[in-house]
Amino acid sequence: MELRHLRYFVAVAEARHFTRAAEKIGIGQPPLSQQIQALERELGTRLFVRLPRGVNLTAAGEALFDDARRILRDVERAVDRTQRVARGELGRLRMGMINSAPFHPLIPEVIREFRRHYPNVALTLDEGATPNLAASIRADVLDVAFVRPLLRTENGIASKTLLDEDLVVVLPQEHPLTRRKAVPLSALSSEPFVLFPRSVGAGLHEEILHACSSAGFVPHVLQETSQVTSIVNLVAAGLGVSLVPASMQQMHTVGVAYRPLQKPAPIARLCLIYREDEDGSPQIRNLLQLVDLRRQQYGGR
Amino acid sequence: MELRHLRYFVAVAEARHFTRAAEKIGIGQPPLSQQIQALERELGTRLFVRLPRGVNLTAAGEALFDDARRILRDVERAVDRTQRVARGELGRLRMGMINSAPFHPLIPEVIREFRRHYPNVALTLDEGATPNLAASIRADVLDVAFVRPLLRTENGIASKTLLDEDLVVVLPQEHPLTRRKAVPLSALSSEPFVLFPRSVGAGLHEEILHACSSAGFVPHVLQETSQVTSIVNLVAAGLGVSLVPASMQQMHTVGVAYRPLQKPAPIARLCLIYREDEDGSPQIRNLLQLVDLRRQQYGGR
DNA sequence: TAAAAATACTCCATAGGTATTTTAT
DNA sequence: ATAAAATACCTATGGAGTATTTTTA
Repeated sequence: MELRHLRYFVAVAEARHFTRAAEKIGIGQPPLSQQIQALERELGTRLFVRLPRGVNLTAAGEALFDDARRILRDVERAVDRTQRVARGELGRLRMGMINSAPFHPLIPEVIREFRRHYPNVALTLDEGATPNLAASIRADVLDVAFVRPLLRTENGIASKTLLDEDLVVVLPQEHPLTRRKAVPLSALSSEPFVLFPRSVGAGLHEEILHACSSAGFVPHVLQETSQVTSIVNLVAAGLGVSLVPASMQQMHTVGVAYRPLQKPAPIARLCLIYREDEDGSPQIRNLLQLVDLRRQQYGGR
Repeated sequence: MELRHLRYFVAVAEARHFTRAAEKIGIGQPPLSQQIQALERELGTRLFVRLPRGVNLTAAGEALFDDARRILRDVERAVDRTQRVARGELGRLRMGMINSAPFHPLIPEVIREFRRHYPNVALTLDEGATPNLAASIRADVLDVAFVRPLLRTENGIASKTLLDEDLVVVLPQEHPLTRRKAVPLSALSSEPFVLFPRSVGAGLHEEILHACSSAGFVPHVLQETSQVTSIVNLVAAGLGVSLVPASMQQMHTVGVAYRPLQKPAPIARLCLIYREDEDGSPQIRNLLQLVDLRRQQYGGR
């Protein structure tokens, strides 16, 4: 049996007339008769009582009528749903981000826009460190994540660079360097540092170590913590200094001062990662499109 | 779109492999690829991500997968339901009968048999006078009815004679005629009669009047009532005598005696009526078949 | 390099068209 | 007698087969 049979059957059942049903469908009466006969043969029962003026439904036809209409409606609904999902209007997007991401105005703005454009997409948000987020994506627990650059190009994960921002120095409020407009990196050579643990292994950590090494010193790490917000809080408590992305200045913590580094400052790069084989995922495509529209205003590259 | 597309799609989605799916379906891999491509073209979206070893579902494909399987299952269910209805295993049978019908053992027996053979047919029972039952059938309120013969062949109603039974005399217990083995009809010529009102107009009434007239008298109707059970009760109350089908002797009412008439006795005929255009109704066919099997033992004709 | 899907083509089954007959009132 | 469905026959679309090429990990 094919949907054609059900479509023709419903047309005849509605018109109670082969000729008129055939006109409505847009075929001739003989092929319609043949298709109905084929359906009746397959079902092993008459569906219509042929009368001299039109037809009536048999009990079997009456039974099939309801089911056939429901099935045809379901097919239409399935097509529509599939197309909605394809356009990204329906579905889900499991998003992850690093601790510092929401401080850059691009991120909350993009999320707001996405919710506005695709209200029927179930959006979930999770925070984590870059390597954990990458693992979650590989394990199909997350669909996308805003992260710092991955150390090595991970297999099966696509990465798109969103923007670069300067790192700034975070100092305790009463630190003498706060008097400077811009701090040379070398001025921090003997300061105690609050940094990520090496184990977290994010690209940002590498960038900081590399910048210090270029400035001629190895930072003396006194305290480790894996969340940027904690770094700022530990600096506020006077446990050392650190380097954080400029957008962290949005975090107005008592006892902390931010100062730009002298140019050229090391940069923090923000990326969007997702499973490579989901390149065609409409949600990810739509998200990337919104990001592209917005990030120009924030000096993205 | 045709069911073929959904069947093929589900096969590929389950096998995650075109070649293996094609084998399972029993066609070659190239036509399967073509059909899936046609489906993707119609939906305007890819359903599978082609990988070097097999395929994966896209989000759209995932969405369609569930719907497609449900639709195919629904089609199977619809076919099955239709065939069950055609075989008379499913559906309903709205049955009517005259007041006296359940006293003939054939009727309850047939109903029991029908329920046993077709437990999934919703059977409803209604009592009424023959002309009312005929009207209900014409109005499609009832499907079949056990009735006395219709006076004129009503248009659009088919009638099948089930059986003839003798009429017997119903007398008050203390009536002198109860001493007779068999009562000649003429002995009732001066007795007050309890009969159906003329307005009910059933064939049985005509039969009684005709028999009396052959015996040389017009019955003196003292009391009228349209239900046979009421006739018996009125006779028990001493309001007169009457003629009822022999099977009414099943009704053992205190104060009443039944006596056969001398041969040849007038007969009461029982018929089954149904809408002519529902000749093919499986329920009616099945019911007629059961009746035919049973009625031989009761001298049916 | 190898497995698998896509493409190119060929064939034929059958959906659909045209003309006519049969059917039932 | 008439409306309508069935039948007969023809046409051509497209589903499926065979052979081959392309793709990508």
